[in-house]
Amino acid sequence: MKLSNGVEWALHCCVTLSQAQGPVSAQRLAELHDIPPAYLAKHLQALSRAGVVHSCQGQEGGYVLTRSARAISVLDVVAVIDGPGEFFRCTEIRKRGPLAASPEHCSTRCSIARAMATADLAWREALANISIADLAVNIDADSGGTALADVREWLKAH
Amino acid sequence: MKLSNGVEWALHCCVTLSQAQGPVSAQRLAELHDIPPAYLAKHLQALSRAGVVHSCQGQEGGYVLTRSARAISVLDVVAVIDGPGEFFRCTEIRKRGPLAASPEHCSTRCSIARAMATADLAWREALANISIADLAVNIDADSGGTALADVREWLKAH
DNA sequence: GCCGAGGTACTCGGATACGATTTGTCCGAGTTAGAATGG
DNA sequence: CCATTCTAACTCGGACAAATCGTATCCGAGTACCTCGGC
Repeated sequence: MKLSNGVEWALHCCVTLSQAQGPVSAQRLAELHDIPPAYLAKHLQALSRAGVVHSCQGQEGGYVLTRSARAISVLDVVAVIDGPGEFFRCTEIRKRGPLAASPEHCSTRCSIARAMATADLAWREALANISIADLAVNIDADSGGTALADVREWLKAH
Repeated sequence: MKLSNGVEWALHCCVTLSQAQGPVSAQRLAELHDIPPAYLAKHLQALSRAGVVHSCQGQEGGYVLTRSARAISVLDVVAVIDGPGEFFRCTEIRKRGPLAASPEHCSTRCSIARAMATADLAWREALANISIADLAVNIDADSGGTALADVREWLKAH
């Protein structure tokens, strides 16, 4: 099991958008990160459908965050790109085979599914506690406080 | 992103093996759960390579847990079937593009990778805290205290 | 009756096809900015 | 000089292939049990 590669791209793009003043096109975002423009566009469309970003058409169009970077969690982005479903899909094999559980005992989810769901929840909570704004702050700190300013400058220059 | 279907099978099989006295063949395990025998064998082989179960060849051969069910965590099994790697694979796109980060600022992992790693750890800790023995107890409780005894009886009868 | 050799049936193990999901790409519909034109 | 119209370029959006990974299957290598023969 592995996360889609687009998750990384989408998170970086959201951080970039949080530093932009106006719309930024998929073309620019792809150029800035040196990634396939068409495929990135596909993921941005998904973010648009989910209401994380808003798309502006036209000559000076592009994408804009629909709300503050502090109000967008990493989980929001991951859930859009990777799908909202849980990792584990219970196929209810306890109901199959010669020792199939009787339906009356299947009112609750099987204990294996419960265990996996618990872990799933822990993962989601960890991601929900981190916002795009947090990521931006950390990226800036790692770079010595120049990264975000460089991005803002680059966006204006282009 | 989704977990391999074999994870569910492997966990059920480990619970079953925890109730067995001697070796149980892949054929029997597949029959008991009504799943493809050959494909299940593939996963059991992986568990054998990882040292979770021990394989016994010969006419009365099969698989046996290498240690107590209480000493085998759900994470052990999941890591074998699904691979030990983390969900998120950082491709270091911060080093690409016109605003590539200078190598001196890349001594630490990128903040996005750190955020994802934190969530990954939370997930793994949750799974590490649950043992195969715990699953067995819960399954038995769900069934009203008959499931494990039925499994033991079925294993002896065949 | 006991021991040993041989055969047999069962097991695991890796190498081999198939299908689905993810990845990657393309072109068309729609919209906005700017230029050209007329008043 | 200003309003209007038109063109044109740029944008997003969904529809269309290729590659990779998960799924499923098969047959060969090896081993323990059972049978059979000899002592």
